[in-house]
Amino acid sequence: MREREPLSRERVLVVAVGLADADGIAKLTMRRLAAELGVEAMSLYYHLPGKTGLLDGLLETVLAEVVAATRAVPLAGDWRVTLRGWFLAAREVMLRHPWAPGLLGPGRAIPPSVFAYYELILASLIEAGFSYRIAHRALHAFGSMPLGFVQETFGPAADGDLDEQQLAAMAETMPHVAAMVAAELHDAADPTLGWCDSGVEFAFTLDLLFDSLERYR
Amino acid sequence: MREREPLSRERVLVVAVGLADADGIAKLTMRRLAAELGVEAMSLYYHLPGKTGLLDGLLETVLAEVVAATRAVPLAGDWRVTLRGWFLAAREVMLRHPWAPGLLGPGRAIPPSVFAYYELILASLIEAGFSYRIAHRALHAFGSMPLGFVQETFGPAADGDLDEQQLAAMAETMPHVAAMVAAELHDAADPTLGWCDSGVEFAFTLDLLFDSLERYR
DNA sequence: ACCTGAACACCGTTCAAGT
DNA sequence: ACCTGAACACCGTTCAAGT
Repeated sequence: MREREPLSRERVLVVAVGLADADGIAKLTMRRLAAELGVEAMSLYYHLPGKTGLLDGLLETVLAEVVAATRAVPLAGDWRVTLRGWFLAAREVMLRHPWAPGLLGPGRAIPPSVFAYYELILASLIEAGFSYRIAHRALHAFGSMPLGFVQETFGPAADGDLDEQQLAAMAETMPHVAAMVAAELHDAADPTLGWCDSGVEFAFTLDLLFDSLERYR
Repeated sequence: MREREPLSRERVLVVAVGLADADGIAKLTMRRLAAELGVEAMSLYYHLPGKTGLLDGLLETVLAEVVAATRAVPLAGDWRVTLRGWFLAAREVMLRHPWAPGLLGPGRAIPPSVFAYYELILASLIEAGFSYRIAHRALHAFGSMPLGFVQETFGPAADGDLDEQQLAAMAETMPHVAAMVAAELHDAADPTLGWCDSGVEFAFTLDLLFDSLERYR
């Protein structure tokens, strides 16, 4: 990729996000990123404070995308409908950048804009009649769901390819797991793929939390 | 550290867990691990299939610790009490290995023993009277909480050091956040530290999920 | 102000070789 | 069977130097 416009922090970050989306975050090195920009690796250090600064910038870029997507969602009368809409919009962004949740965590700086975003969520809780105490606990309970980040324990590969034979073997040592898989496979329209629709589960989990919180209002 | 007993996969993993606990997972390299074992880096390859295999083994070791801790928790009459006890026990293990949640995720193999552990959880849900459908959704909703893994959006540093001046500045652009912090600081016994007790929040979130699920039983 | 070349200290990993 | 030495391809980063 030959590029002719001059470098800038923003342009570096946009290209870096694209590279991470395409090949994964592990393949994103200073040298490869520089090559993609038609430049030497050391040039990046003029615009970014090293690899850590690059990763901070990537998180910042994705979270800005989350905030923008959230602002595009209209307010609803019910606080639950509003928040569900916001969080699902965030999840749509996350699906385009599956490497982003891994960046969240200790050692990574949270961009200041995110606090304004949490102000928005908090405001809608307070306006809905919650105390600061419960609103605070709600934020903890939501965890990273407002940012669209989910921690799935098992990847899609875990349940993707199960045939009759494996199911039978499972039935002996893990009867309940086997029965659950069998029951869900029977119900699903497509028996081999996607019986764990994580979007549906994401919304369902939100509603579980919302419904319990509603009683604290 | 001079070590004299012969190498083995298990001994390598035990020392690796200790190294990760002490210095973080980023500092855990094949060369440093080998040095800690009093051996050359290449020797590790006889016992483990490379760095990826090492990380798989680390996750395996931690999850085995979770399963062991869970089995030590006695069953209760109420399904909610049982599961809460199990998940909190898992969280205790996680606190000793804060790098472990970062290992969970795409690309990492889930050790087979974990499926037997989920069988346990699923069994207690079914016995409590849930359908397979709802039990399945419950497992999704719990996410990685059964393994004690939490995705905290903001690290402890984010709210650790806020003085009066910063609070006042926050009040203008983020009135609700500032009011919440002020209210919670007033209530807390120690005003500067630990006003976000993540153990309490972990249990609270579990109860929110449990209480909503109870209505589907 | 912006970019580069050469060099340094570190990775994970291979492969043939030692005992 | 178990461990090693040398070598390779790759990192992030420094520093003085170019324009």
